[in-house]
Amino acid sequence: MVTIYDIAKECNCSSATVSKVFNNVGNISENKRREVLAAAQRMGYVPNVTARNLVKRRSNMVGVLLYVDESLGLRHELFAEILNRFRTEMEKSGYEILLISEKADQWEGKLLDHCRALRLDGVFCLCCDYEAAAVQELLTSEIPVVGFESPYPKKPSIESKNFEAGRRLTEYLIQNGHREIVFIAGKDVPITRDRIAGYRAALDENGIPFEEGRLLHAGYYSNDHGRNATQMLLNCGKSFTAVMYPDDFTAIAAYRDLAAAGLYVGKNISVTGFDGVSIGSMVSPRLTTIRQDAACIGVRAAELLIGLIDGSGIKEGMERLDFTLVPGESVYRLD
Amino acid sequence: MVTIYDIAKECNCSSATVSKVFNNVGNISENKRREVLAAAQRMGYVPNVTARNLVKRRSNMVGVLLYVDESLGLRHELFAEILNRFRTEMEKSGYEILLISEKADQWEGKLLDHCRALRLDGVFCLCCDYEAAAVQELLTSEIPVVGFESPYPKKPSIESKNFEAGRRLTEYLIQNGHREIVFIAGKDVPITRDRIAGYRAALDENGIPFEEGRLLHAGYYSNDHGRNATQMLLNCGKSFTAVMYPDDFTAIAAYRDLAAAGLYVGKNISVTGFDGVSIGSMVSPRLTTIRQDAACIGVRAAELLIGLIDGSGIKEGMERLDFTLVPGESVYRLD
DNA sequence: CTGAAAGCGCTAACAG
DNA sequence: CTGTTAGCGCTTTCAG
Repeated sequence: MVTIYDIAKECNCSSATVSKVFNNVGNISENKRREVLAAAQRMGYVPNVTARNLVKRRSNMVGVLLYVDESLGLRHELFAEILNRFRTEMEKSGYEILLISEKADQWEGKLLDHCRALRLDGVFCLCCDYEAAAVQELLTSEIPVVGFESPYPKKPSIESKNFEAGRRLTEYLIQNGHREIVFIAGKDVPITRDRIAGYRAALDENGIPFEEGRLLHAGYYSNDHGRNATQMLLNCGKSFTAVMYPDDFTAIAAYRDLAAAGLYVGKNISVTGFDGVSIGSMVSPRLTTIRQDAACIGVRAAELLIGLIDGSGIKEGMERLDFTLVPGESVYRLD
Repeated sequence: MVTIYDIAKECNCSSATVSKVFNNVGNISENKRREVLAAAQRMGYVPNVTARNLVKRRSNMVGVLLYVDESLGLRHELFAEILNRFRTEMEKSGYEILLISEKADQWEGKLLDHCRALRLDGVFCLCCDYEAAAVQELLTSEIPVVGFESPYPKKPSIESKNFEAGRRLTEYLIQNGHREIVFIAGKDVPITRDRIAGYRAALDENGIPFEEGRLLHAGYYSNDHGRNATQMLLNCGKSFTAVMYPDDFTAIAAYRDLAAAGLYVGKNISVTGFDGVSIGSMVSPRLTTIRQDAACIGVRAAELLIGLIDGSGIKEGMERLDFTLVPGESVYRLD
């Protein structure tokens, strides 16, 4: 591998001069500049970022924390898309993206040290278990971190306006004549509570009494394709004409199970999802859902992280992003 | 940041001794060993991998080349899953995973230099345009590379047994009484040609004449949700009772469009997909498809790459992996 | 405008 | 068993 010393020798100058040329610093005569650049080109010089990073004491690399899971993490289009936008945004600022697995048990408090050892400039907690000790250690460390749907308020984080989303979706159902609305909520995390609060607010605002029995609890993106969720629904002992599922996949999977019980989505049962994954508009009936703005989330996460790294941005606080209600055919008008 | 020198001072020994302790090399007395470890612990020492990498002349990092695309890349469950398995496998051997975007136009021949500058130990071309000059440059370079569905024979690569898959799927339709089978093939790349060859072989073997008009060409995972593919189908001027779509998403999206034309999947039209994404078994009718073994692909890619890096593995050649025919309800029996 | 020199933090012979 | 020494390749004062 050719180094700046090789080039220096070739150009009868010092390595310092060569270095300056590549970094556009100091005053280098246009002649020397050209000469060095030409030599570098000719000799096939490739800078060694490792060496540069060592002296600069930074890696120009940010980590993205992601579950290793059968049904979650990258496999979910929402996260994949957020990551997509995040990385293109980070790349614009010259950062590399390193994948970090959250293998909760294996880290044993080593997650933070791992990030430190790599001298990561920052970390984006995209999809992780915020309850895990290793993750909390990271969140409370000196490392710049931004989170998605993070419950930790001392670092910048992003999420959709889940309260409003829950309310908007419920309202939409009510506007379509539904009053017996079951909400199958996801895992009990802050965003879920927000959505539930929104659901209740909408009921309240429309004079519909909240029934404990119509609020069910399931997981998100359950491995059983939401079968349990639907099972719970059918056994809930309450009448209902509409069901809000915790996420699109669970909702779509429910089409089948509901039909098996004589409930035909969009005909005699209304169903909604959450997230707005692309498959929702491909299936029949098209799924009515809340589309989270993945692009915006990814970009904003990048902006926040960069701001945090260079100290120019906000230091903490939650930022709630807008969403879109996507009307589909899975909600029928009940008159 | 505390360095090995700080620890050395604390323990009245040299940095070399400390280094040896952390690397488990040389002969260090158990006493010194414990002392160093204790001091490191107490002082909060975290090794600097950058420095280590500089002297070791390697990064312990491999890149994963991925499109930045609306509908492809990470957003596709198959690739996401392959990446998932790949990274867990690579992590077992201590490698970090770096995401590399294939922004074809932007690299302008800089992809290879980018990898070199980062001193990547290897690259996995998971989802990229093998026609792109930048990618070809990488494939023909000195950098260890393994590809997925790569056409380049001089580096190890993996793909499913596409010829057999195409044949098997066609056979399955024939076994179900279909003889007028349209194959909407994906983008014209080697694996597509293999599938087509398999399709033709199955027809041949069953005495069914191949009709040019029943072989259509579309893209994979088209952005229009496969609308064009189905449009082509309806306009192909040939009779048909079964359609093989290029991938699951396109197939699932077709359910709607076919129904709009009076063709009800699993009733009076048979449809198949390709890949075996999870949504295929959630929709109704369940999609009959070829499931690619994503787990195996990811793991094998990791093994091949590691073997290539440390010189212990094969240097080139294609490896074709087994697949599974997943019978669904989207194929009806034609008697 | 250019260069000498001192590191960044760690590893790897080679002596002792 | 431990330490000395010489780098890895690059950046960055500080003189000149």
